[in-house]
Amino acid sequence: MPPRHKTEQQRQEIRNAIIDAAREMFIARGVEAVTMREIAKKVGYSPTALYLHFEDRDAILQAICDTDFLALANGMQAIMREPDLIKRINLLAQGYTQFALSHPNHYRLMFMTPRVCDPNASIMQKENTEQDAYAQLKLVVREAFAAHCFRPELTDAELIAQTLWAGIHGVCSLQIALANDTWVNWRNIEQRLHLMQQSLMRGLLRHS
Amino acid sequence: MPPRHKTEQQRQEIRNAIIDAAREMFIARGVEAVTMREIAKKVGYSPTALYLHFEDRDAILQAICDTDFLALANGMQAIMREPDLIKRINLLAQGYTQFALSHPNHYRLMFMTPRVCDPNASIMQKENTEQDAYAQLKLVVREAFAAHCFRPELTDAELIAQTLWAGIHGVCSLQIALANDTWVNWRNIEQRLHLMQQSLMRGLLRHS
DNA sequence: TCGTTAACTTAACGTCGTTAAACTAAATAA
DNA sequence: TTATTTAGTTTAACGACGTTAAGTTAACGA
Repeated sequence: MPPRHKTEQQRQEIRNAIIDAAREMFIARGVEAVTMREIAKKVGYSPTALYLHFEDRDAILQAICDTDFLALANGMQAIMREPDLIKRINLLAQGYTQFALSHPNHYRLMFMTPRVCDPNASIMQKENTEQDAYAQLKLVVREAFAAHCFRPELTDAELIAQTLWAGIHGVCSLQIALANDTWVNWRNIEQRLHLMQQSLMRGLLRHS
Repeated sequence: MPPRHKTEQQRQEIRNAIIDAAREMFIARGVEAVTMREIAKKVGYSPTALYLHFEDRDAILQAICDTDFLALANGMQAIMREPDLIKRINLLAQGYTQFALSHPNHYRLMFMTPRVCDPNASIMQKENTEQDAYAQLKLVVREAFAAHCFRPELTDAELIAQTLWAGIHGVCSLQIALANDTWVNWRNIEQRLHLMQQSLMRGLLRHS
């Protein structure tokens, strides 16, 4: 195997190949299945070669996470064109749930696992609406707040956004973590999501 | 070291010693810190001796879980004496949150991690109100349902219970997973919990 | 042409969960 | 009492893991 000096682009391609290989294993078999040795085998390198492109295993997982935050935000962006504010919030909730349930392993890594959270490690841009689904939610909620949609005693739009997020996240994360649990006689996820949306909105909105 | 035949009670004591040692490490340093070798060192046995009392590492974690489900249910039981139904629901939510935030590692293992879920592996008794916090929530909600506290179009008490749980769980689990995340400008956990309770109840209850 | 350096591999360390085999002392059977 | 079974435990080992150190090879700059 002849080593060649690589251009920055070629290095980026290798990085992407590593991420893609890791993601594939990750989607199919979860975090623990993502091992340096198996990634290496998949991309045709020795395990140690991965360390030339990523600091350690966590950095690879972080990279997977990053691209999936983008994917989530991307999915939300189409919804943001909906003109009706309330409808838009509801659509966001449904889109978010759809992402969560169709990418449970990603969702776990993104929102159900305590972060190492070295903010500098991430390429993501906070408050950039195109890259941040939470920023999009905040945006709608602030608009609705400005339009006096919410009950008058509610004075903090960001608190409202966080509560909406927590409600939907609660439904999604319980589904991911405990859906197969015989302990609870779970109702349909659709019913649970719907009642959560309906109740929260009724509790938060000004008009019934 | 002289091996002696042990009574069933002595065996149980060893089991408990193992669980206690494991729990101690678990509370301080999380799941990954619970290694067979370190547990063994703590209880004064060789690592392999643990397999005489537990099938594998997961069984030890499961045992930790079980006793903590009991602890949670136990904490709820005092609250169940509150006569006012609505107040009781709110107190349950607060008690639950208090447990979650003061035992984050336990909470993660119990409610934020997909289960292996061999129902026979657990000693817990489903529907036994004294051992099952969810059964307690169901009980109050059913009572409130029978007393026509909820909006008339809501016809499924268990669905209501699951929605309430999901809402509170959403607040707790986001706090545990992402509180240190600089990404979100988090409001106080008290504010978030309060708005969640208030909104959900307003959205679910018949009168205002 | 000759070092330097980038790219990569092999070998190894120390960790982990877990299994197989050996050992030891008590309980039981003769 | 003595021989044998058996419960309790340990030592040794396997195969995996993430990661580091040291080596190898080929292209590049001088």
